[in-house]
Amino acid sequence: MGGRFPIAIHILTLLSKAGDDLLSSDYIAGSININPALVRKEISNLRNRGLIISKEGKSGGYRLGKLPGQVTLADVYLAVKTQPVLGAAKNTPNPACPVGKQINKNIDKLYANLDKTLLEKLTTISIEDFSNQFD
Amino acid sequence: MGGRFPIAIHILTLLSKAGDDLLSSDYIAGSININPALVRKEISNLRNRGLIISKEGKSGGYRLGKLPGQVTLADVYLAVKTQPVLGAAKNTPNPACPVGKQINKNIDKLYANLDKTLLEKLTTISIEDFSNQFD
DNA sequence: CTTTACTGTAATATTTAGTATTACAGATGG
DNA sequence: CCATCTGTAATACTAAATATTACAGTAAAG
Repeated sequence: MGGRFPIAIHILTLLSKAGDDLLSSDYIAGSININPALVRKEISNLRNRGLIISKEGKSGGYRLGKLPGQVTLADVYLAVKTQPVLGAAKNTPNPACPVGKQINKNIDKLYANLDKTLLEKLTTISIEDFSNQFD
Repeated sequence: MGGRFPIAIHILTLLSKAGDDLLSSDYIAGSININPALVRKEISNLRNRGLIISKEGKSGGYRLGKLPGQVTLADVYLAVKTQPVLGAAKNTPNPACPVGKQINKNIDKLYANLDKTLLEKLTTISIEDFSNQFD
């Protein structure tokens, strides 16, 4: 899954604490300690989901697109997810084998099931909840 | 997470269906369509967990180490897990920032929480359950 | 007791995905 | 019109996953 989920959480936590103030990608990158362009790229993705609002030009920057209590970790998960949580095999199972022939379908079913469980949990936690853990 | 979880499930499903018969790494690799050495490597790991028993020498091979109903997907998950399901960031957050300073601890707490949720679910599904889905 | 068919494991190469960097056009406020 | 910011693409770099090869060790079978 890479590190995009924790990065996204970090970004949103900073914005949550900043309230209506706009934060720059440079500032955010300084807290996370990664490249500003990467911050902007991830924010571009989160913005497409309505989680962040951006303002261009001088004195531009970023703020949350919703109230911190209205942004759930499920939103974040869905925004950054590219692969199934338990991993995608890159093999092509043997279709001549009864197990090989059906395993992908059954793995998919399992993964949908697990995703549902995970999302139910993630929906109960907001960015506000998460950022309240900080001093 | 890579593809180790689905590969492990595939292996265990084949063994579950084979009952007391021993399957060779070549046969298993043929169903999954990956290299036999990789199969042996993953099985080596699963064997350390008691999920598989192996027999060396001519007419050697593999069979389940427990009844199919006694091997849960939680066992498999714990056997193959190397990274947190929602990903580990590889940055070092800025300790001079209040958020950066505490985020790793809070992410860890969150992950422990999510892992618990996931494991509870995975514990309810056995390899027998999974392999019964096949014709 | 030698041949054959397996496992166990390490060393190495290859591929792929993730991350980092650079660059620059576009927007906006001063 | 200059300074400071975002948006985005192109490219390079790094690290992790996977594949391949090789071979020693083990056990069955003749």
